[in-house]
Amino acid sequence: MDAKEISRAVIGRLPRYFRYLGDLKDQGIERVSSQDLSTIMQVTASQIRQDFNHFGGFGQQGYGYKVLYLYEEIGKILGLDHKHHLIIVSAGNLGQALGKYMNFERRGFIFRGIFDKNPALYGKIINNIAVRPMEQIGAFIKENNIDIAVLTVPRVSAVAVAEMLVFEGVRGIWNFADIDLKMPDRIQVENVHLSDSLMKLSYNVNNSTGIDH
Amino acid sequence: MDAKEISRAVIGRLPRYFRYLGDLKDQGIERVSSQDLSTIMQVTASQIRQDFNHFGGFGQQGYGYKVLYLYEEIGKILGLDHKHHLIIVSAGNLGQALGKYMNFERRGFIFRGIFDKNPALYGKIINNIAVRPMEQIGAFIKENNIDIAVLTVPRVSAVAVAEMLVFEGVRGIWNFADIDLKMPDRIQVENVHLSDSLMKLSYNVNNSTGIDH
DNA sequence: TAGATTGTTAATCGATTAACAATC
DNA sequence: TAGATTGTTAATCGATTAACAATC
Repeated sequence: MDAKEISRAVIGRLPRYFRYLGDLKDQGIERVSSQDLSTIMQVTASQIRQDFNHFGGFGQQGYGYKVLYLYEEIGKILGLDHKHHLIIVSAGNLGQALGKYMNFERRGFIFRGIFDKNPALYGKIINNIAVRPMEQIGAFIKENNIDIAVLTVPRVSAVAVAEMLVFEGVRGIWNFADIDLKMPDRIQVENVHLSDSLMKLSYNVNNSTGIDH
Repeated sequence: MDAKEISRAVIGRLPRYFRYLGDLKDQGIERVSSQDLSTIMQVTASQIRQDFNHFGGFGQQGYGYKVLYLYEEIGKILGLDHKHHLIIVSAGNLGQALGKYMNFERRGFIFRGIFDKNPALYGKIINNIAVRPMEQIGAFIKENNIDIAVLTVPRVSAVAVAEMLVFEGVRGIWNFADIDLKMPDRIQVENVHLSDSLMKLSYNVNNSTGIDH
């Protein structure tokens, strides 16, 4: 509940903690100190302790943190213990690839449907799910309690499609369209912006000396 | 040259400026003030002026900024006026989708090759480029002056493949594998981490009240 | 010239790091 | 108990915002 005021910076680091703790868990390591984590994750031990303490004490003084417990608690904070029903909107190259590749089930997301307006794609099977016509999307969202939509439509239709999805009841949008969606506050939007990411790489490659330091 | 010490936060905002300026340009708008941009981009005018001034004065007092000029200058800062030769490493779902979908040419990236270790994929055409066997990659990088690799291999092979790519002469890695690559400083790595992004969305959907405010 | 808007300095805010007392 | 390491407060650092003089 009070998790509401946690800063964006802290939230942004949680998935990375979760990933490293998952690795430690898989290696059978039971216990970890902020100092150990600091070394493997290349962040300060201080930051690690501060971050965890936003959510209450997960550790024991003189001992450290229990890996499995910490892993599970961070998973809960991230909401991975809840099931999210998800659809992919537009079955183009990227939509299809995400459907096949993402392994949504692993993290509590249930891939329920994929939609496109191109009739040539209707019925095509993507990861056991047949592509459905766009017209069916409203009814589908309501009948199947869909809360998250993966938006892979082209930039020009992104705003209209996003608004339609929200109107039909979706609560979160994972947006791959290269545009900023302005949605009501109650709707969560997570932008991927692949082009922006590639431009940052371009900047860094162009401005690096090519020399290690 | 002195662009070297520009903070990560500023660089991270440049692609977004570039995108909005491109839109203004396409609308035929010639002139924009930091105040105008502030309104459409939802950031402070002060931040906009500070950001641009890291690179020297692009504006004119009393007038504002010339859209086309500013757009081109930011493009240059991002290195988009240089050509980058790029390969995609592993032609799985995501690799193929990126090859078809990304429109690399638009931003100065030249898609030169795509590689996989699966013989069933050899010769398959992705956006006019045939999939090549992984064994040819070293020679190909040198012969074709490849500087950027898009890494879409599975997590388990990511580190080994990345090291091989760097050994063969690649300078930048656009990394989609769900792992942190530790590369020499001279190598630029831009991580996408799709899972992390989806987990953040999960957090936000779970912690939102569902009420606008 | 007067008005507008930048470039830039100074003030504020927030996030990170350091330090250490609490305690397992 | 002594040693280790957290939880938490205080200090520092950096980034954002405000303010205004410079100037087109």
